[in-house]
Amino acid sequence: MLRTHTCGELTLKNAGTKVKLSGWVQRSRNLGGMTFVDLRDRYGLTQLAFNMDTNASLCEDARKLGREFVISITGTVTERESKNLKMATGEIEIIVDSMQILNVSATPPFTIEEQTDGGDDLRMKYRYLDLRRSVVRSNLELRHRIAIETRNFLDKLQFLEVETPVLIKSTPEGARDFVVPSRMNQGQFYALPQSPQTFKQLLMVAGFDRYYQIVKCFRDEDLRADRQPEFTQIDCEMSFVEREDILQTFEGLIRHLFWKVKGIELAELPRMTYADAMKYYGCDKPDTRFEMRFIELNDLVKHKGFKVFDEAELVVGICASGCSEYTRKQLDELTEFVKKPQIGANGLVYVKYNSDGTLKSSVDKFYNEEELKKWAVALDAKEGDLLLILAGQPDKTRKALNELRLEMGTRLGLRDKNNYQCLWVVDFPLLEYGEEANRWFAMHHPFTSPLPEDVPLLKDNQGAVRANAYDMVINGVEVGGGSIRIHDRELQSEMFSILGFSKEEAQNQFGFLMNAFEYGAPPHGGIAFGFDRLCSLFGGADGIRDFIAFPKNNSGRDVMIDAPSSIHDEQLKELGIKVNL
RNA sequence: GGUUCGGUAGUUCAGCUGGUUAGAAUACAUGCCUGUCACGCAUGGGGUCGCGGGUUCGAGUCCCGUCCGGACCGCCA
Repeated sequence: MLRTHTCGELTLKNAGTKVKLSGWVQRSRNLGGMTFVDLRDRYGLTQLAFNMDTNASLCEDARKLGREFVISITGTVTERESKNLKMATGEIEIIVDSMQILNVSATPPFTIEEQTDGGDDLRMKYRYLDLRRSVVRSNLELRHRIAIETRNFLDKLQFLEVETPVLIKSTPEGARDFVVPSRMNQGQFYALPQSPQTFKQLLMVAGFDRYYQIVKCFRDEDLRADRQPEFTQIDCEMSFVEREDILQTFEGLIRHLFWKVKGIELAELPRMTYADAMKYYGCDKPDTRFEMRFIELNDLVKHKGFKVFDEAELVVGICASGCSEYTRKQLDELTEFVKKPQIGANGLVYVKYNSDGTLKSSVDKFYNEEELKKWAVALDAKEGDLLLILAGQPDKTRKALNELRLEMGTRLGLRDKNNYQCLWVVDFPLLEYGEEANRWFAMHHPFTSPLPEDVPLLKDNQGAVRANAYDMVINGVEVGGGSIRIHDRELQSEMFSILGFSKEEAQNQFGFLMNAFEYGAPPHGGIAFGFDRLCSLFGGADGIRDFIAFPKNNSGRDVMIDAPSSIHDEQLKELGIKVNL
């Protein structure tokens, strides 16, 4: 037996007990006459004490231990002479009477502590060492907790976890597929699923009624801090439901998770239409931890000789509370911010509503105080506030003001990681027009049902058709999305035809699904949650990488195993593939 | 595909307008130290300044290219 206890569990209650512990040497402190070693395992740290007076040769051995040596010791749990209340086990130490070195370790390239000195690149290269750090480990423990609670909740509601295939068929819509060559079918390729969408719908046709799966999905697109090429979804589907049933069920899931994992009792989730989200926040996933809503000022600003506003299709502003004291430098910074190419505004108009009641703006040449006051009233500004106004083409301007709003939220400390504001965004457009391809694209995916009352518009006003779709948004992060699906063969083929598929193409790509719909498909709908994002949100982090045991870097590489890599000519030959580089 | 920031000791970084032998902290090694817990003190080793080219009497520093990494835009049904 290599241990009787873990390094996290011994306390004063165990004083006097003979124990055997095993773990890694976190750090040792050699004081001359005595040496202390912090022994670490997954469960915690325990201090080992060695004394020259009582056992000189053992103490000599302890002095030679290096960081990350794996050792096993026996000894007696003893109350410490000087306690460390910062540690869970800080009231005791082990007076060691024997020690065995189970394995030595090279000096690690970075410190294995909560605040490591290692950069991201190095941590990823030695991820197995990085994972020894308690912060990263606790992220994965959190992930485990969320997965367990998800399964508990869904299991109670009769959801069945069913595995769907990973080697499937490439489809032209949506994200790029990762592709796997088939040796047995030369010249042909599998695709890895972007989501189990069609399979879960087929499970509904098969009468499974309630399905879920915590499942890896794959998209061959460029990455971000919160986007990995392989990622995990909580994928769900239900039969004989309307939108309300889905929203209730999965609002229940998210409340269950917040309660069980974070101890937070969530209020009922508000709902916002896509149209309102765009109008008031310029974004389909608004961060509702703070207000700072958009107010359109078109009616108040026109025809005073300010060309920028006169020529703009949209003039829209926000009110930053308590910012009227912003200096020239700070205002210039904000102007620079909105003019960055990623944001793309041409300029920024500000109005300071000073605490003495006067108004000072960057457009005083064109507007007098009385007029500025009207803007302030429209924006619901008080004395001491700052109005920030952008103008231009509506979509671009809203997008830019959204970025500015988030930036101001951050500057004003309104985006507290421990404040969770969740909502449903509903009534997304079903279709969006692709200018280059000159055709309609499904905003969500081609199986999304239109709102029943909008079905007639499919004929001649496609852009106005709203989808029976919904996203769950938490703190400005889209954590999940889904829809009621089309279960009617006629409607489904009408959708394909609007999306520019010929009958043959539709049959070729999705024939299996359309055929299945011939055999009694129940009304159904579902949702998928981005599991990694949910974990990082619960963990209060920005990126998802530290909630994935072995993530990929920005360019899709695993720097630890050095993948992707080239393969041998023989492998290529077997696959019937030639590399053209 | 684009924008932007970075690459200097094992690690995290500093290094000004181009100018003597490239520094700090930490890690590592050695010695001292009996209550430390980021122990302390002393000493020491450790560098092809990512790579290639250019400008210059002289380049870590300026210019061009390239590779690598981070953030973002496009993209992500």
